[in-house]
Amino acid sequence: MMIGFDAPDARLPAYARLRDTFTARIATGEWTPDHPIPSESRLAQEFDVSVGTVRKAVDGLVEEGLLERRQGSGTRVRAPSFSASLFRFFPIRETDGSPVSIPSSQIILRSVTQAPAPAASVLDTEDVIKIVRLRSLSDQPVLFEEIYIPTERFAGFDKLPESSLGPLLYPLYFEHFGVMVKRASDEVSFGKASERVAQRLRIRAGDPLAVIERTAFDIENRPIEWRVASGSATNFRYRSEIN
Amino acid sequence: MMIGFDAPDARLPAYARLRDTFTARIATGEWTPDHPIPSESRLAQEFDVSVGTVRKAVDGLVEEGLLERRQGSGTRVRAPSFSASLFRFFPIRETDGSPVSIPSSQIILRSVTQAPAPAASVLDTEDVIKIVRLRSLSDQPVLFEEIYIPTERFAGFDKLPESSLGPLLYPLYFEHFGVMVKRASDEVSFGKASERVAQRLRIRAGDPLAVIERTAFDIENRPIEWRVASGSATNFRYRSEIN
DNA sequence: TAGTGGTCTAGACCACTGT
DNA sequence: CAGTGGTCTAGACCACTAT
Repeated sequence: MMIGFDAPDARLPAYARLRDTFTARIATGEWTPDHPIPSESRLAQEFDVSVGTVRKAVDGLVEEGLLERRQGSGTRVRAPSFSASLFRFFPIRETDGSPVSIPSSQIILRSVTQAPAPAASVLDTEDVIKIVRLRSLSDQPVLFEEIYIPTERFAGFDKLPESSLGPLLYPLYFEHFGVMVKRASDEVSFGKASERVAQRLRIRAGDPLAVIERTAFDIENRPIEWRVASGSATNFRYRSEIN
Repeated sequence: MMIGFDAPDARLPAYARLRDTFTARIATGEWTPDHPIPSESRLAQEFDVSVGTVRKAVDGLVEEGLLERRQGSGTRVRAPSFSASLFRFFPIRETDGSPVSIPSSQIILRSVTQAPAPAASVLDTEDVIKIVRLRSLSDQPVLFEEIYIPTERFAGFDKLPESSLGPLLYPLYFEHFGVMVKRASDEVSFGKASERVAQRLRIRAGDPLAVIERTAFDIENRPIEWRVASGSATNFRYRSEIN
């Protein structure tokens, strides 16, 4: 009997240690969405456990959305579906309920700076890169965002060439820094537009503002981003599923 | 080999048919939170399958939150934790982020009526009971709610004695009508207070208003409630977890 | 057709709760 | 202590996919 595979995490059950080992392989890029991972029977051999135990470990990761099975074909790392992630992570709809198209994105600023209090407290560091961004729908600005990511995990983000910056940030995090957003926590509130924000959004200072504060977490549940997004409260819709 | 237990739902795998059978036992009240359900080995005997298959069925229901296991003690129907459900289903916080205490609840009206368009479309019937409710925190009104439930499933709700109406509706649904809320979908938007709503909330007509529209679903994913809740947008916080 | 995941079995031993 | 769920095994056969 094998005792600890890679990470001898205490005396957890075999399937749990396996699951952690697999997670590490995904996180380090040893397993990628390009190829199926080894078959369950192969993994059972490699780790000297029964197929059932491998299955239970894989089950957990499928549950978490990190892997996906295809009967007959194999099990793969799930490619983050970033086209869908806009809705997952910014479920704003038109007033009539129809999904909104992906807003275009204009990056106004990227700089290494000191985190404001809420970001520092959430990210547990003051050493951050700040991104300021304006998102628009058919040339109409809809969302003004200030985003903070820890320099430690995203060193050099401020120096990425403009050309590599698409309309979505989470794919960038993944492609350039191997950081995959797994979940996020949003907090919606209402306020009034400051002069500075109002100008960007082309509304008037004092106009009602919808504010979404978000903390995003990676696969290992570490906070990796804090952002505050503001948009005109008029026509604002925020959708949320509760289970 | 047994072919179909209770509900011969096509030719589903055994564990899936078992899971449905178990769900039915919960829904009909045959299994209650009072006593543990039969042990896995007993169920395996009863349905003439292996323990592993029973386990897989139970796993699914535990996953869904309908059952809970206790090692050594047994598996039980999960008593809906209604104290927690306020946060699950109305995750409003104080501005400082601390959880809010359960608001008191004053029912203003209960009556059989015709559903307004959005409720009728969601509930798929115009035959509803309307509940109007004011929720307050230390005598300060915070939320004005109009709630619609189908008469078909909640016949007699309007005639329940006042004394049996607690501060939370979902426990009532469960206790008196056997309807368990399993998930809900919220939509947050922004508006202005009408004269009528403003009076109830003790704010001024035209003041900024946060509006939450919710559709709640039962175990079988049928819509069972549509409500619209309004509160002053000032100090409003809505929290949402995205996975 | 060979190889994959999907289902299922009939056991085993362990960890825990209750009496 | 007997009984429960928790873990794990070493198979079997089926359904599906790719070649």
